[in-house]
Amino acid sequence: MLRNLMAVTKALSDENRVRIMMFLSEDELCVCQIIELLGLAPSTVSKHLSILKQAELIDSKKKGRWIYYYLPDEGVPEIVTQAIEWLQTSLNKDKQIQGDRKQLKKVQKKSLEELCQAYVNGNREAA
Amino acid sequence: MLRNLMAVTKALSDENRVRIMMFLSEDELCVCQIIELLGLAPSTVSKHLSILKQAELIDSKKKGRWIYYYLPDEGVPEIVTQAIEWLQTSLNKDKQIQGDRKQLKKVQKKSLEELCQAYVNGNREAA
DNA sequence: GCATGACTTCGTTGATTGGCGAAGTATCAA
DNA sequence: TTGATACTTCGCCAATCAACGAAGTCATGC
Repeated sequence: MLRNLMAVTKALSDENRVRIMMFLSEDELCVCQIIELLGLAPSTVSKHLSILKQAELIDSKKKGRWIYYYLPDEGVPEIVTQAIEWLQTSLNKDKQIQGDRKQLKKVQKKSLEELCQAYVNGNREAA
Repeated sequence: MLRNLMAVTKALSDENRVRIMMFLSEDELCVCQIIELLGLAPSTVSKHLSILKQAELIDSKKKGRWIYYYLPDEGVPEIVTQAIEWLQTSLNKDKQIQGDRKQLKKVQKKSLEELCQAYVNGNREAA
């Protein structure tokens, strides 16, 4: 139990991972959307997601060529559900999180094909 | 708010600091007692305590030559009280924490003078 | 099959962090 | 006042960690 709790607190001790949790509180998202939202390298985001998943704070499912991450719905230890509720109630009115939500809405308007190729092309064009 | 929350999650991302929180859930303690309980150097314990206090997870008061640390009783942000409740309900039945509580009872039977000189002499004799 | 694209894994690097001892501060006792 | 004690601060070291790019895996579409 202490092991599980430490996995949760360590997972939540990084700001980008907390932001991911709040993004997923709004809706399930595929990795390329999260990459766009955080503005980090794909490998970095993937690492963050694996740490959150290890702590059972998020779950994932494969749909075609995309992998969707989402908050666990049930069958998850109480430690985890309480931690998620704590996050949500604590950060609901936070300025940065509200800004993140606005950006999320913009990102969700783009199609996935447009979005995912965008970050690749974007990097190339920027170089 | 995100700042406060990150301070809390970072503070709780270390196992020794979580153990301190659970010790203080039992009773207020002075630093030398916590040093004895964790088996760490005084400077290390002091650092842990300052990190927890920075996050408002604990408070302190001076009594004579000893400084007592304790869980905050009131006037503390909801983020903090919820985090403490989460810790306590999650770890109440944890094996390691239960062992810690047994050790705490032993330590509490010693007088402070005996205890605090003990760790200094202990270190010297061990060398 | 064979690209292409989405994501993960691996290896490296710079920054953060937990640990310690030594030195500093403050309180108590003689 | 002087020494001892409780705790903190400082400086250092080893270990951990976030970030990245490159290479690997896996599914889709031509």
